[in-house]
Amino acid sequence: MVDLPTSTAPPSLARRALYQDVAERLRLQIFARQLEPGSWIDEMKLCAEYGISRTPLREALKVLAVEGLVTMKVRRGAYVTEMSRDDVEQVYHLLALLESDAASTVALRASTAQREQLTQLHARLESQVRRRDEFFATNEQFHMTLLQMAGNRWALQTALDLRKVMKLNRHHSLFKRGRLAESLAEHRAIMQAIANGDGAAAGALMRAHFSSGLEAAA
Amino acid sequence: MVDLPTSTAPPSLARRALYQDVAERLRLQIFARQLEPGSWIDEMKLCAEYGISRTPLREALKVLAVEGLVTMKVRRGAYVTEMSRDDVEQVYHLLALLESDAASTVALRASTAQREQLTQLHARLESQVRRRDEFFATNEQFHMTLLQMAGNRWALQTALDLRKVMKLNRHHSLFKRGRLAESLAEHRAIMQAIANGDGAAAGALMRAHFSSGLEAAA
DNA sequence: ATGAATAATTATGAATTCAAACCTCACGCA
DNA sequence: TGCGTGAGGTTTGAATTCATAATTATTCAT
Repeated sequence: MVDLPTSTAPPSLARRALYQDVAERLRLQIFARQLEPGSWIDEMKLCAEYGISRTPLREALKVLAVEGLVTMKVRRGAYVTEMSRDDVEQVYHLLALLESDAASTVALRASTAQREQLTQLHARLESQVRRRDEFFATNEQFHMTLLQMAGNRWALQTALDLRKVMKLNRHHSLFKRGRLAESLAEHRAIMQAIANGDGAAAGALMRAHFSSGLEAAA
Repeated sequence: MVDLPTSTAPPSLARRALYQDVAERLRLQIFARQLEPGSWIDEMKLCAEYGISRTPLREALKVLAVEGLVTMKVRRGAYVTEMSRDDVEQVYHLLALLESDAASTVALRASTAQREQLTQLHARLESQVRRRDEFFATNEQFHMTLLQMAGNRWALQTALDLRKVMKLNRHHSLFKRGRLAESLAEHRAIMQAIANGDGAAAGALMRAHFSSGLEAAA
């Protein structure tokens, strides 16, 4: 499934550093729960699995530690971070703050092309009510596109990092029965506010969207 | 209760990892402009200067890269990040968002002990109008204490990181003539709103505080 | 003399080696 | 039996070594 860098690896094509590839691979394993929250990370085992030495792996672990996905203990190693109920609430709150602000900005300042792009994304979301995984992906894309359109690259990066740690949380709200349709309805309202150019409403609706998301994740 | 086994004196106190010390040292050198924004970082020179090998230095650089203080180019090395005017505005905006939210929360929910602590910090600030460096430090402490009291550790960490990159910016608003007294007046108003338990006012005043700070930094 | 091509040097990326802390577990003693 | 102790193996932290891309210096042709 994942192509191993043994046979067909033109070295010059690798414009990303190895430690970044390793970091991404670790993230995927963490999100897939192949590395479980709370469990210690076995460096040598992963090195063997990835076919690399410890140096790039350890560099990648330090990157993930800054992102909050793993926690490092001196002379003990790294373990996958566990999100407490409090953590989930706090991250939700932060994301709500960032994204409601972004929604306001977009409602007030987006170009017609951008509004069109959002409309298309939303339409795709509407069509995916019955496919949870696709809905999940498009939903994330919608939220990130909104942030991107708001034009604050630091806010975007922060939100990306926060969404990463959110994926540590097993009980995602969209898994709850009926939550998907509910979420869609909230999105519809947000889209309406954006279409109306109503920044305050868009922000408020986005905050509400996160509130009910958090409630569903309880 | 736990004065136990190893009879010899405990050689290892809660030691931090070397790469973290190196990261902190690098940050200080960057803030002090001994490492200038835009300039490439000479690994071997720093290794000699710090008396360490390249391994922990490179790990530290990767940490700083995630924080945004340095930028890494594959096969080229790392250079100190340069903040554009846009970056400064965006980071200010984000900090305003985080801290105004924190101010609201504190105004609504702080304990008497916490309010007392803030009052004391503010009093110290008032007494330091004539000492820019001390004012600077206490000001930062005030803002971070507020964030801490709001009780969202993810928001706190985010704000800490953002304040780090803000220090890359040479033109700090508090350096402007008269800005210091102005800032103090704004703080006074914020303190009043917190004392009144007026969350909305505290938030609005904190936003205004950042707005005028950004304007002064123009 | 200028500029392209190539050789030499230097710096980075990654693997390997070395040192030391930590954990396990068997042993000894009250 | 229970707990403190210490030896040995394991794992982490950091230095060193090795490979290669990038840069600088040099040569040669026009």
